Amino acid sequence: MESMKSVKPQPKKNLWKPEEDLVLKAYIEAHGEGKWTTVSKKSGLKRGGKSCRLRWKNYLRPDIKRGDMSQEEEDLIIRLHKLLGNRWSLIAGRLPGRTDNEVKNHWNTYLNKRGKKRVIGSNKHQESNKKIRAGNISNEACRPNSSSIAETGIDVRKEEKEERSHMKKTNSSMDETQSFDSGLDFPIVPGTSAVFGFEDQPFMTNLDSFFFLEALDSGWVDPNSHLQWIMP
DNA sequence: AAGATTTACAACCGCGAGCGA
DNA sequence: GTCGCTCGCGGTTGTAAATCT
Repeated sequence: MESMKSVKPQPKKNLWKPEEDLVLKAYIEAHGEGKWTTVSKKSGLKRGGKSCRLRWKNYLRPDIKRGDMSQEEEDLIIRLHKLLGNRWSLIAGRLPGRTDNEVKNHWNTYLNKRGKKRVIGSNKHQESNKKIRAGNISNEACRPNSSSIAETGIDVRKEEKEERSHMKKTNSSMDETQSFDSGLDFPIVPGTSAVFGFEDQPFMTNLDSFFFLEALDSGWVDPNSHLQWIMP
């Protein structure tokens, strides 16, 4: 037991180095995507296929759009999350250049907290934090947790910890989705011509997500107007 | 100045689906 | 039918950096 105290634990995360990125990128550009176990073996990288795939998909792909989420993108994420729940790959599929991991992180970092605070439509926190990280400003407004506790009396971080432990116990992500009020300030209801109805729960718990996305693609649903159904 | 706290994000893990042998 | 392999997804955790005390 005492030896555990004296030995500094090795970092569990193995961050990708720029050289590794170059190797992976070069290999995939030469041989194409897929066969990730082969990539990890033949590229010479001491990484598993899974790790290579993740790195390429979330970071190295040329069509990745990095940087701040636009207001439109945030709104779309909020709406799609309300409809689809935590199906990040489906949500990311509607956001060109964004990955499921990025959408998921963004939700957990900004939108989920905002939802809890019932403040929708403000991007100030995100912008301020980016500036702070860039070393541009110093502002207490960029510390949402401190301010949120002061304003609302709710410790969001504490809530999140409790929520995490609850999630582990129940092992049900969709439960969270159903109980979580995203804080939308508009009702997501079908238009008058719609043939669907639903209770106060994620839309897609009762419908196939792909059907919805097909509808989105075909223009039956307008994602920019409170998700009204526009039946042909 | 130093340690504690907070934040965003990259990366890992476990599970399940798909597919060919 | 089932076994093994690969891949993709969602949840979770670790790390770096900024800020606070």
